[in-house]
Amino acid sequence: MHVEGTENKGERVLSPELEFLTSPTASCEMRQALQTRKREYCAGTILKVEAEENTATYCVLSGWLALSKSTIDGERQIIDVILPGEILHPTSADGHSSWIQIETLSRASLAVVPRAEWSKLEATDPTIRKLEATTIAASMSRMSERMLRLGKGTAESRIAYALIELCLRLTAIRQSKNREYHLPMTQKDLGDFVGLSSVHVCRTLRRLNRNGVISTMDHMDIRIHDVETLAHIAEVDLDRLRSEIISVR
Amino acid sequence: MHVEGTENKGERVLSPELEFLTSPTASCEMRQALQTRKREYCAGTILKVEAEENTATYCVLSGWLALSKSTIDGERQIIDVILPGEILHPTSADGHSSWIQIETLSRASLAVVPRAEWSKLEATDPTIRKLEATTIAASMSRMSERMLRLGKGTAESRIAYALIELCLRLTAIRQSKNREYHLPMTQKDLGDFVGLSSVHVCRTLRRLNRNGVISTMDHMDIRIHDVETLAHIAEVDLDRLRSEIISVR
DNA sequence: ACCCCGCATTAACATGGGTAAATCTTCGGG
DNA sequence: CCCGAAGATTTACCCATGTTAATGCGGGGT
Repeated sequence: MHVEGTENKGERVLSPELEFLTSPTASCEMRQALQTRKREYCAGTILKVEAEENTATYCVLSGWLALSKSTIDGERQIIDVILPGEILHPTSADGHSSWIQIETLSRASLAVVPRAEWSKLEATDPTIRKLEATTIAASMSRMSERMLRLGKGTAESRIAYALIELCLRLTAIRQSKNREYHLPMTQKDLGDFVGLSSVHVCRTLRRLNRNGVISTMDHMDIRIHDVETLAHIAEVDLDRLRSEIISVR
Repeated sequence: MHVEGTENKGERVLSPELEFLTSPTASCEMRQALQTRKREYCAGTILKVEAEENTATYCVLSGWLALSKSTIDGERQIIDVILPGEILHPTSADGHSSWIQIETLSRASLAVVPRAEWSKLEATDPTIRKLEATTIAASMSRMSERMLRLGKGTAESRIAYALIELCLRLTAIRQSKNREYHLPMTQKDLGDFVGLSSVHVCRTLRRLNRNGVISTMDHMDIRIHDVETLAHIAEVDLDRLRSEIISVR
């Protein structure tokens, strides 16, 4: 993977990291903590395996993460994709292990904050709690939309939905303009995300291409030409989806 | 729907409501609030439609809830099932609408607590926050396990997983003994939960029956005879699943 | 310039699960 | 006791998607 999610065609105005750090929700302590705990990872790094010991909180400063689960025979399902500015608590109900595998889809910089420190931050800055709650709500909302299509949708609607969801989220953090963005995933990854084989992802993308709804250029540069149609295929109401999925800052 | 989830074959020792109220996590204020806000609903009531205005928090005192999303053409996907003792925040990222439809699967008694009051409770009783966090972690964990099977599993493994998940959760709140419980759902409901048609649910259940893994008696009374095999079909490690999915109290 | 290698693309074929429709069972009501 | 409704079961048939495998293609290393 040769591309960096944050270098999306050079049309970004503000570094997402900067944006996150300077957002009104971030207190002074917060900024400092994020700075101190900041780490860089290259694309394809597995940060945490399912059920591995974990109590830390992850803040994505730049780059994309994939959360996944796998079956015994090695089939992977991507449960969610995490974008810059989002917060991740991978600790499961038992309080000390991770409920998902975490991996980087692109080069990424994260702040990994140990539990004790995170609690302290929460205590000093009440807005962090709100940010967390919103992040969780957004994530659940996204997951359920995907589950709906996983259970009841056609291949086309699953892919259309995924493309739209990512477009909305990227636009909100200014990493996409004009409904155009780079997807730091292979077709196999996209298939693992929407529950299709890579072959069928290819078929479906090509069909959308031929119909002029989207176009894909070298290794997953997406451009949505006809949002209306795409939204119709995905069976979504754009405005409603946006309000359910995007954290208000 | 003529059955009441909480009247599971008369083998319950403690009413779940009582259990919840008397759990060590519940403060005096909490108990009082739950008592005041308590409401009864009969089976099949739709409490909240998708995208409907909502800011309240729901505490399930007894009975089962289903959270669902639907496509435009009326196909329903059950996103999660909520059991007694669990807490539900249906408010989406925009802060004022619900991200799912909420309906009762059995007769149920709930405490519906308005946002302001809930915040106050959170402030007085720090353990509530912990309980909430655990509930959320458990719910995400469950959802991802289901997504994995929705995306990559066979019909058998989806159903086996659902049966095991519910068995573990019910056992934890003492609403099941000896791996035997009543499922207050039709086969159609179960299909909407695991992403299968009711016909195929039937086929699959009958196969599990014939193989002696489980037996189903009148209208969805489940009994798991051979957990090992069922767990194998579901591709789960029982102990790990339990620790990820069950809130520690 | 050449070779690899990982990924996308395409085609041919196989199948799990959906759909439709008929039949059976249970249960509540008159 | 009979009837009607709702759900479970079964059968026959069909199709969306998976699988396998061959082919193309672009980029990086030597």
